Amino acid sequence: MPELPEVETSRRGIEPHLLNKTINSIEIRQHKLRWPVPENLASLATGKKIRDVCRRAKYIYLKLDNGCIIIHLGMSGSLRICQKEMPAEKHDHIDICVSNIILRLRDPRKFGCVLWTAGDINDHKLIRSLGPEPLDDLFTAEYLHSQARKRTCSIKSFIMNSHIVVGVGNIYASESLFKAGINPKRKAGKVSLTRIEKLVTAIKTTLRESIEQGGTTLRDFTSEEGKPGYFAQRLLVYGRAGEPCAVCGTVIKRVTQQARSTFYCAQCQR
DNA sequence: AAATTCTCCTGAAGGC
DNA sequence: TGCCTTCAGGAGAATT
Repeated sequence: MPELPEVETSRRGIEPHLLNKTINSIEIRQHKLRWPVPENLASLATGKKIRDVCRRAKYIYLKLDNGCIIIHLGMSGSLRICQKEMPAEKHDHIDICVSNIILRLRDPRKFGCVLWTAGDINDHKLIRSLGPEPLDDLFTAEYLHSQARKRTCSIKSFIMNSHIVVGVGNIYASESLFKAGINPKRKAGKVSLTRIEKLVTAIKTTLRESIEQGGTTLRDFTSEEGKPGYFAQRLLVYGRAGEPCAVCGTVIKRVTQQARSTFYCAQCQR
């Protein structure tokens, strides 16, 4: 399940293969993703040079002279760099062919998307209302604390809200709250500035560490070369219900919040 | 406005 | 062995 570190790992992996290359063709085998893949995507992008390979939140976009191809990996999406003769397998929905290689999107669950925007990426409907990047200097404890004021939702769903801050998915939310010693069920507005400071630091360090490890592979994530990420072995609470807490030995709990699993240590997290 | 629920989809895992 | 059920989950849309 790609979260920000996995998306960034993918972006870094594909970038050197694509930068300043011309798109020769695009093959769409499956239009039915989260939103329909634009019918005219190939005609818009063919012959255009890829000027940049960027990420905003969990979106990757290829910047061309006349617009951007926006890609989201959803739950089960992955990007691979393939040789031209490599046949497409099941769930390989889209090929973007560039010089002698193919950027291939595979997405068994079809929660991802491939879209086009002719305008400024930051004006796009899906991008414009997003909160700050977690690794950006704009994401500070003061910012998060001011946003949390009067909020009654849980601190976990608060940090997973992409209008507040992007890129904190289910895994890293649990991990960051553990590191910060905050109970996931606590109301967002009831967390002190001091503890919000710990949380912001925890979010940044957790995401940075995971990017260094090439992301977390739980089920189907692999890099553009098909390699798994190694952060999973560093997870402290996620997926560890029933196991002892690494810090205090108390059995780690699993609860459901907003129909998502949350893992935490009731002793360490208050 | 804020918070919660619904929805898309398929593979994996567990039960019998 | 194999069929059936349940679950996971990003995030926008719909609903309360």
